Amino acid sequence: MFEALQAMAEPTRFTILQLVRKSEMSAGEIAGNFKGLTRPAVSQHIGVLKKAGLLVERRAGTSRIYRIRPQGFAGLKILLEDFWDPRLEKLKAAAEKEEKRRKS
Amino acid sequence: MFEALQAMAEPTRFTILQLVRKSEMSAGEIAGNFKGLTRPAVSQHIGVLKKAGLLVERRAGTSRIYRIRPQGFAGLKILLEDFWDPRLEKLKAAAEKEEKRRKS
DNA sequence: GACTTACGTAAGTGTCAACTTAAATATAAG
DNA sequence: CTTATATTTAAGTTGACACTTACGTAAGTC
Repeated sequence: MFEALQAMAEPTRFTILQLVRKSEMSAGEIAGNFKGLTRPAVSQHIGVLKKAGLLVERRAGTSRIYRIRPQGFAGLKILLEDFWDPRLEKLKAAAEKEEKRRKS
Repeated sequence: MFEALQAMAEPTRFTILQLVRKSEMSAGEIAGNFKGLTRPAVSQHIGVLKKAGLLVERRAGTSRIYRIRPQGFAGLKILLEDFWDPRLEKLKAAAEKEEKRRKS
């Protein structure tokens, strides 16, 4: 979970995520978007993202196609919510309590 | 915004954020929670978090007291939601359909 | 089998950031 | 002004990691 946070907090890797977010892409297509960076370098970054659970791989012929793995971001979202405005949290909690009470 | 992401993606700094989240703390109190780490080291981390907009400082006598700055996390939340978009779900579904078709 | 395409992996290197110790700064109190 | 306390800033060291080039691997084509 923290591994995912570390993985995406690197400029090249973050760019990869933004690219793949729009539509799944092959490793070669991803690497094509980076000039001044070799293909192995990009491949290594993809490996980190995959290990962190932010990307999934699928093979098609000699190509490997990657897409976002939304579940990998779910945990991060929860992690961040802990730092959200306490006043909002209280409001939210109160609203949910109210909701429960109303249902019973 | 990305600076904030990088700032919190470091174990010591993330721990600092978790500590201060509960209640504001002085630099000394924060440093007291880390054994095997000098005060200057912690101070430098605090500096990074402050610069990234995740902490705010307030002075009281010789002490400097820090607390979370929720606005600093707001942008990050939005950033993450870009990867948790309903459109992604559609993409995933389409990809799975494609996968099935390819296999048959 | 030989070749090509599309990748990943291995091994080595250079840079940067997380640390250290030492010195500086700010506020308070005698 | 001197001393004490709380903390940052300066300067220098070192290990991790983002790169490179070279090699390995897997699938497709002739």
